[in-house]
Amino acid sequence: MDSPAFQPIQGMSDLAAPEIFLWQRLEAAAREVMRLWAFTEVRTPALEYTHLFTRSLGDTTDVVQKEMYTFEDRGGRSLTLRPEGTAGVIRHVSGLGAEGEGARLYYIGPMFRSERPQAGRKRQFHQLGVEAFGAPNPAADAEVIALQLQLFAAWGLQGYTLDLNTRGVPEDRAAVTHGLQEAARPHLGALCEDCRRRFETNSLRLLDCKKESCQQLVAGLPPTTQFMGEASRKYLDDVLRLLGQLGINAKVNPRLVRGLDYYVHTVWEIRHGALGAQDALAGGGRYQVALGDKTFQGVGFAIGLERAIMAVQKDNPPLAAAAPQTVAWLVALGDAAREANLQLAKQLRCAGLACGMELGARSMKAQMRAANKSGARWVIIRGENELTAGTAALKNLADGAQQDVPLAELAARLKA
RNA sequence: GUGGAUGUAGCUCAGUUUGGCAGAGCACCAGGUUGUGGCCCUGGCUGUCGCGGGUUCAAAUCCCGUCAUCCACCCCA
Repeated sequence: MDSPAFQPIQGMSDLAAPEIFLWQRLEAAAREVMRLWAFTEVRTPALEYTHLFTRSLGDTTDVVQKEMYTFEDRGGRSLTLRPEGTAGVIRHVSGLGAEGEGARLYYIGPMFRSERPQAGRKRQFHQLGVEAFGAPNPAADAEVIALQLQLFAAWGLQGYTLDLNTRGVPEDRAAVTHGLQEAARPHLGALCEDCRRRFETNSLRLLDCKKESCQQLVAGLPPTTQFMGEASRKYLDDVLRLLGQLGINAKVNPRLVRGLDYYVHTVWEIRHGALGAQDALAGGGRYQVALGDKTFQGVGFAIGLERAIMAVQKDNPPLAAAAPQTVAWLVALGDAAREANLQLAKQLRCAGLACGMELGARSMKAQMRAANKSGARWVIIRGENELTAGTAALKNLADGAQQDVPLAELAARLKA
């Protein structure tokens, strides 16, 4: 293989044909859904000042502590390749002033996390995300969740599950932590090593330990909503009620935990069976982020596109297999015909017909083979005879039928 | 960051146990047909055996290191 210097960086890879066709199709379908739901695209820089992420994500989170690509620029300022999209969008909205209130934005682009790669996990990966700004309002949460499910419908996804939970309001947090710790304390000895550490550092994390022994203990703990105020419980109930009116049957998973500090109220996660151990296809939630002297509130989600691609390949194979095709392939015999075909191909392309042709002087057999491989429906053959007559031999590759067609009629015949 | 598996032609992989000429299928190219694809037949091209070092008369094969990929942990999308 190549020497190391010419390999991509670990966990980063090229996206090319044929998978790129599926990427393009998913993105095109998503943009159309976004238009219908009245969200507009924003493209923020991949590189931001480090403190944007430490401040918004919370500097005790794993993402900030262990996974960021951080380095200094020539002026000694600390920069970070964005590990997620929300912080940059909030920074963007913060610059809009009053115009940014109620902004409805989406983004598609690469994110960077320095984790050990595995199935469904790259160091450069891609997310499609949505952010709807505004004060907490269950209708906004329900609308954004409905939008997300609409995207999955547009992609033909079926094999996913939606889990919903609430983080409550920031004022609930101390009570939740305290309540969980008191409830778990009698079982400390039976918990796994990781969970005994989590008990101190991040007790919410006890809830989603993968070990079965821990899960059984956790199942006996009271739901976190029990430690929250009445307003937080009502907010969750309202979101569920509105989702029901939209025909969405969400189930509350009291053990669902989201990793980032900025979440308040509704959080949710979508998992898919085709994804291996990293089965989270998407995550979302309502957030509250203080930037400067202003607090930004909104609700949004992010979909992992590499994982969405895997899921579509499983749930919707026809969409995953489809490739763009040329309409016609031009075959030339002799230099004069080849030059004439270059002009003809330009005319047909300007008329909206996708054409391919061989630019070198290859045998007719080789050109026909290339035509066949291209998947074109038609072959346009021209040699001395056709040049003199002002015609082209038009052959249908499916049934082999062939006839001479005047050049003036060619485009119309190809469109038929 | 931790653990396991794997790296041989463009692709999928044999060959490694027991050191002895670098292999197959697919793909690609050409011919079989002086202007006709697919199917078929014939022929042909393709290699830093991931990289670096060591052992040996001799290394794809054994040893050490390193890089990468895959899978899992952790964590997340």
